[in-house]
Amino acid sequence: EANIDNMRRQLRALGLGHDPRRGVATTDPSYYRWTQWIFLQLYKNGLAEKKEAPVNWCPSCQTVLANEQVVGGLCERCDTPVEMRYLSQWFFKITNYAGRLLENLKHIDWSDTTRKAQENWIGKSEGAELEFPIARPKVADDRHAPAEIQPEKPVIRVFTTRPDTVFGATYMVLAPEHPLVERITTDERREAVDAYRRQASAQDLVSRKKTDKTKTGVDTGARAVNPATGQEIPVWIADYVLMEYGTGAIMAVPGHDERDFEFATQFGLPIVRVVAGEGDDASTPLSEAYTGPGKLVNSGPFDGMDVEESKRAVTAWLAEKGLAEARVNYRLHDWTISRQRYWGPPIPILYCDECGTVPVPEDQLPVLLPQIADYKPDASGISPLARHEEWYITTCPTCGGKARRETDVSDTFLDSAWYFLRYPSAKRDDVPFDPAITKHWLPVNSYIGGNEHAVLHLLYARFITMALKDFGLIDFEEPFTRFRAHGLIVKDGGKMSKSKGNVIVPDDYISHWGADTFRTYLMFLGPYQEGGDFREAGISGPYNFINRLWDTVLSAEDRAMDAEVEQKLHATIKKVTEDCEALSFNTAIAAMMEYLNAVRAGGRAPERAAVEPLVRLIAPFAPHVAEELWARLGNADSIFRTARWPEYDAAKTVADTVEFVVQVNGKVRARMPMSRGITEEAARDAALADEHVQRFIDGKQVRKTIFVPDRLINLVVG
RNA sequence: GCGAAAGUGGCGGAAUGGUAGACGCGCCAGACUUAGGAUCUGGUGGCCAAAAGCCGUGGGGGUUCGAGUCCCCCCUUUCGCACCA
Repeated sequence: EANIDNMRRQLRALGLGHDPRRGVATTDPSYYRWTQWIFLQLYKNGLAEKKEAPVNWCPSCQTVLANEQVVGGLCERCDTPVEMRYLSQWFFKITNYAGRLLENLKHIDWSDTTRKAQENWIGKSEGAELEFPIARPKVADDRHAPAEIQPEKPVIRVFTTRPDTVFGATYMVLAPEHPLVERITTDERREAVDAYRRQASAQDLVSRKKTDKTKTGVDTGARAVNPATGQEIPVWIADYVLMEYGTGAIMAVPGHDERDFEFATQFGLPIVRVVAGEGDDASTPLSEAYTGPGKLVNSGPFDGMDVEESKRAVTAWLAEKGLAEARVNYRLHDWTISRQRYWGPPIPILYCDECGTVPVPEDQLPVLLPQIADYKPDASGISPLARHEEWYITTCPTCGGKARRETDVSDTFLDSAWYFLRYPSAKRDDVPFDPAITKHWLPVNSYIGGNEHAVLHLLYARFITMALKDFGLIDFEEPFTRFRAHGLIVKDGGKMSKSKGNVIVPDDYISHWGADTFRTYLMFLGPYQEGGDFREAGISGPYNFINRLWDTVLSAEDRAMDAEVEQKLHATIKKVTEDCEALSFNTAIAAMMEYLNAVRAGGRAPERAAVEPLVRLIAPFAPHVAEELWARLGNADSIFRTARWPEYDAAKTVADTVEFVVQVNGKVRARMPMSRGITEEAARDAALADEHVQRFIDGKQVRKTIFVPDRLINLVVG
């Protein structure tokens, strides 16, 4: 709360226009009560489920992390290498929405970089799921056994984007964690397999996912049947196959996949060519994997067929035998929301011996976070709340018996995934968001944020919004109609960070230069969407500008405006208006500086009518100075309350006289003032009359004339 | 490897295919001054003593009357994703 107060003080000192009555704090029960309510809506609609799964574990933060919170194998918060653990966690089924999250990206007005980042993250691949029956060792296949004891079908399912190359699948690889490994490993291979699996599980994700290391793996002794060729092929395990993508198993086609080629070469596994590129035939040897276009070879009935065409054909052929299915696979994973930490909304779920998993009834929310002294997490994988029986033992709302509370809390990103719905309704304590208010204010029509949230907050917020729409709770499915990523301000050549000591503390700059200078400088230092370099030296520009503005406005006189100034005023209003709409704040400020210079030119006291609109234009950038000047100009009410944004007259934005450019063969040879609207003929005559221009025409014939009205004439000679 | 963005003076950066370098910082000169890290005025891409002129937007080609801008190839930087089958 002390930090929140400090930030609010800073935002206020900067003069940002927030409504303090509508603030929300996600840590406050009056807010997280509704975060828990959101969880329950997802639970009721089958989008929240608890399951055992490999999850990312940060040994330093001592909690589980969502995939989106692991950056390059490191914890997003503390940069510790993340480990894989098998834990029972609550997941939100964001993957159900993968297709829609991807599809909608085409229609929303978002920064391209952000859109692309989400597109890549969702990672759609089209291909097929194929079945490779296990030939050896024999694994029980009793389809009539009760479901709970029926063993998995004795097949290995793989996902591939290249079903066309199935004839070249000479071996298979399972992820070391694949559940089938236990059952298919032969006795003589068990020791080696177990050793490899132990080694793989001990490895952190950074070293595990290094792509430059040499491939490792071991044979399980099992043999599967290639559904296309009918041949028996060996089944290996190797850590280059990841459990979390596809089915955790691959058919290896060393002839046409670089990784498989490397692996096969290393372990002496057979390599078969099944695609022939330009100039190759079925027997052309492969010195590396061939991944280009071509025709199928060594592929039975499909020989000679084009690669692209055969993807569908081979899938269809195998599908007829019940061994394949066309499939779209996404890289996106379900969102792990369980966190083994103290701070966070307790997940509103109870476990009852009689009734099983029971959601906390909505009228019993919030499930309050208890005050405890030992709130720090530990390596156990269990939340600090799990140490407090007095808190987690409770009564089942269904049967009245004894029940345990879920002791994990939810991810902070869930808090922020719906806050925009809460803002306008913040004063309502009986509903999470009022339908009428929501209809009036949402969706957010302009959202500006950091690109670092592209696959975190921005993705989660879209998912939650889509889900709430499907539950009939809101009537839109995209939360932010327009999104623009602001750039990053770097200082001393690097991103600001506390450890580097290059953090910009607004308080220091506000006390030294004033909030208006600080704000104006931040908007002026570079294109808003690209960020820029924060340089101490650059601040004096906006500082001088605001000082000059002050002096100029206060020295203004009541008299008729000079025609040239008036034209410049209208042009400036137009430019500032348009630039602000396009978030081109740096050029908007430059235009105002230019205008101020024009107003001051000649050393005469400026016209009041020339400076009053400028005060209004600068107000979004320098609100304090603008407000004060507005009052000193004799206006009784706040500039932000009653003063309208200045309007311009398009006809007055242009000058009567234009500086006309004369080119000869595309090179500028003269500049001459001409009246606006001059005809091509008149311009041509004036240009030809110019002595300097004549020198370059040099007696040659003018073959062609290019005329751009009010700008330029180009005489082509030769 | 895939995807995206970007390469322009000493610096930050401007330029609907039509005057490259707006605006600002810095620098130079001058004015006012006891003083100047204040303020004001003027200048400031390179070559050239200067004018005229020529050159100039990462490199190389191309399209065009005309290219920083469009097309092709290449180089560099930054960011995101990455053994994704």
